[in-house]
Amino acid sequence: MEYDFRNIESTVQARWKSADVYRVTEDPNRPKYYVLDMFPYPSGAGLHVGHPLGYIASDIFARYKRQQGFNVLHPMGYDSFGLPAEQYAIQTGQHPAVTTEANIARYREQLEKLGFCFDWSREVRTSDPAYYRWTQWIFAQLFDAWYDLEADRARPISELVAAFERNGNFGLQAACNEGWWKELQGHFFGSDWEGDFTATDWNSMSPALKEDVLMGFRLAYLADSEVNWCPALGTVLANDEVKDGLSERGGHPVERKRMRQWIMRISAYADRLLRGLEGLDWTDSVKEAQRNWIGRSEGALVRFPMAEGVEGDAIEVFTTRPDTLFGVSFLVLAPEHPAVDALTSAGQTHAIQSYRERAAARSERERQGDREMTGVATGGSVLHPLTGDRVPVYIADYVLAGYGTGAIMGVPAGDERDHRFAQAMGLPIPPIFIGATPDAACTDYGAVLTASGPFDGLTAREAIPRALDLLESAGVGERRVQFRLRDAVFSRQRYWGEPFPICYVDDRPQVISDVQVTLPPVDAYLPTEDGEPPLARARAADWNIFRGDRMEYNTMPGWAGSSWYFLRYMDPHNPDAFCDRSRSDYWGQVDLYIGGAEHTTGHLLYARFWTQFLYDRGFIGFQEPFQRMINQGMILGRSSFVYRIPGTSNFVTFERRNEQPTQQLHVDISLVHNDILDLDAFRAWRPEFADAQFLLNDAGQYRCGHEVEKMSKSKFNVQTPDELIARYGADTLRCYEMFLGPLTQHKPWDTQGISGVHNFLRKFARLYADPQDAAPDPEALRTLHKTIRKVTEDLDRHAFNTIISALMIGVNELTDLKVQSREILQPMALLLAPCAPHLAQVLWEAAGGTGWALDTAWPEWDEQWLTQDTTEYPVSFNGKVRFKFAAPAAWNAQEVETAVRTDERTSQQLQGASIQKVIVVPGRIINIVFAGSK
RNA sequence: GCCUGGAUGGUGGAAUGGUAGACACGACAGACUUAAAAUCUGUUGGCCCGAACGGGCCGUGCGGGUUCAAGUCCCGCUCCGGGUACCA
Repeated sequence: MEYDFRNIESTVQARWKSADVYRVTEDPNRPKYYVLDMFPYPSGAGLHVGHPLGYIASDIFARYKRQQGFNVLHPMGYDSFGLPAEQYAIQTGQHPAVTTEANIARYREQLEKLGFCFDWSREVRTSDPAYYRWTQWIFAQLFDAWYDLEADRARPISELVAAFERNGNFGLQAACNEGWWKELQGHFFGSDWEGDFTATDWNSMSPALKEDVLMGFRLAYLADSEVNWCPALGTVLANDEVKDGLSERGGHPVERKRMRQWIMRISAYADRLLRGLEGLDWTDSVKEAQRNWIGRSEGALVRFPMAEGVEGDAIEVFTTRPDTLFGVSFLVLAPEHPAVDALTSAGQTHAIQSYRERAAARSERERQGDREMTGVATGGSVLHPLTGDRVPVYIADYVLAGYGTGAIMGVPAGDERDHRFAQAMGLPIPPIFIGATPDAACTDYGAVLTASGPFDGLTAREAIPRALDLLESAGVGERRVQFRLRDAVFSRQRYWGEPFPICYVDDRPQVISDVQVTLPPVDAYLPTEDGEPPLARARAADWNIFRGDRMEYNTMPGWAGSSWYFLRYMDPHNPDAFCDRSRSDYWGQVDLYIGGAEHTTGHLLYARFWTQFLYDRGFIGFQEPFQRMINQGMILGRSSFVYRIPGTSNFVTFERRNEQPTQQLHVDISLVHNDILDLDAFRAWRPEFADAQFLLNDAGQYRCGHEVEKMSKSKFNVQTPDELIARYGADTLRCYEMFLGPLTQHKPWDTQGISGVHNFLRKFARLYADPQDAAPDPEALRTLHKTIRKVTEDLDRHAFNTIISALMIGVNELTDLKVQSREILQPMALLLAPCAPHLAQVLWEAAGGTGWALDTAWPEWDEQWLTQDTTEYPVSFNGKVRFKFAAPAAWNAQEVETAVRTDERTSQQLQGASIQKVIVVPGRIINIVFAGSK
């Protein structure tokens, strides 16, 4: 049977399509399995060979599970809101929806050619109004919810209102904004107000004030906050969209700015997001990255009262080392700390003022790498809560306003940074550890304390719980768990994103729930002259709905739509709900999630947050979206180089490039085969090379140099799947991408090996030249069952690369045995089906199989052909150790003898030892079990 | 700094503590060809003995250890990749 892959693949694909074989429906009688890929952003460049890597692996696994009898959900869609389409729109005026549509069409075409078993009837697009309607709905649910810390779950805001009406806020534990009560204080209550209100207070509030109070509790809330503002992009960015003070996309500078924004109270879920990680089958590194991002630390809140003569409340600091309290020699506040003004003495006003200005002007980037300690004394002091000593207060930018209380206690003997600060400022370093040098901080928890009052003679570990007790009984502090995770800014000043279902009346937001708010047409996609988002350009008449004084002009960030898409696949066309509960109960969690590791913090954290919220509100029945996750590695490009003699059109072959000065130039990899340059194609490539001359190697060829780099257009090393499919077929590409190496590993793309995989498929096909109804011989059966076992085991442990090797060995052995028996050929075709589905279908039929290979049960191996003998054997020693044993029936041998050479010492031990059991396969001792050993 | 993952032939990579280098690429040799391509066969970690059949020694980044047996387990390093940070 010839391997005419073009014909095979187009025919088989057409048959699958007309039979609609990939459509899946909920079937309570069959076990489900959910295999999900991280859906792509459809960029204008189309797919390169790196994109399908994860899709191929998930497709192979989905097909395997299907053959095992599972009802497999394996969908695909597009994360189709995003910046590139909008940037393109700004440049060309082309509506992003049009560009996006064209890009999706191209992606779809490329994906279909690869023969994936996606159920395209379930495709979702985040930019489709029928989809983002439900993104808006989830936002509205978050707006309409608060977090009950006692019950540890989200509840509807109406229940909070009911509680206020009954008891005011007495005894209520709810997640709310930092300093929220302070704001209310100025708003409504007297300045001596303690933070509680009664039912009577609540009931006497105006509706507007009630709204303002509730805003502080909502899970999606409006607040002024310091945001990362990127002037070049005209938008705010989340913390994880900023790298080194530059925007992740585009690399533009980012500055701090205070703006009124929609914010998600993800911090309320910090502890649950942390605990939920324990049960997940993710790699330790991804879990650890999430843990670091959430950043839980246990410690104490300690209050330092103002020294006499200074107005204001005590300064609160957060510390993880309350045991070092007696080593405090100063306090440091973030430059933005609200108490700075009160503490600043007349003489320091100017210095403080200029330091604050400098700190505000310095971008994050400038602070980076700058390890030098700077700071200014406020001139004011606070009192040590235990000793009553005066403690001077400084400001410094190594203390961050956004973490803890924005203030720290300085313990130079016990903290690296405090030590450096004390040295830079010439502050005392009270020794509080026995035997510690004053030249460095001692951060060892096992160090013994001294000069620390009641903690003398204790190690840090022992003293911390006592310190906490002491603080609490003295009423100057309490235990506190602090998280690094901040609430997530949810507004973007962009056009191409989900519009909020929100309008404003008297500057207060109102949810629009009776009609869907869709994106209105605008005449330009830029922000307006006065810095309003592009949506402010929409004329009132253009909105499908215009309510209140104005609409919300911001749109949602990219992660909104991707935080719940895996749920929509379960019920993609439901007009009445984001996903019917019966559907999500059937499909449940994603069993296997495959995607890049670059989303470890952002996407995964947000998706887990929304899933837990939807669970709290009873809309779904599970708390974690992705049970098992595999992160595929990046495929790097292999760039080719030519070597030009500078200033000439002469090019030197790789071997002789060092004979004279040469200049290395990227050359398009399509002009190079196995490192040999196609000279005519090179001359035709660019006009400037038309009359190129070449200095060749001894073989008369021009050899190019190469290097492994990220794939990029400018390096001419992008390999699209299309040309490889045209040349070798989709099955070859699928197998080759798996064969390249472990899925999770970064690896260079190198087409040199692809012919080996292609030959393997041809050899596979040739086996099916003349299938017979003959009884197979034992050797063939051994090969078959060995292959079944290896392929099955590799699939079960997601070792996609060695599957192909196992099949190659199987095919080579069967070819040598000239196997024609259908009894062997049929199951072999089924083993090939997940990896090379088109060819497998044709071979399955050639061997007399009926129906779809992809729906035929996965073969099982029979141990009788593989058994290893593990009974006891006589042992004799005559220079070598010889073992005789009876061969298993399947080997067609009566008795097998094997000899083992050993070193002197081992031989002696073997001679004298009493051997209980020897495990042997032909020619090989697997295990010798001595009597009495374990 | 911290957290992670890794280091095996010319190359990509195999190897539940049990013949290290499977499988593949590349290279070399041979067969078939007028020739090339394609295909097929053989050799291919290093060193050494042997005319040959064959045989020996050394080898998984480095140094120790556990074990009859270590690429694999333990301790201590070196180098490379990824993530992350004045987080109190």
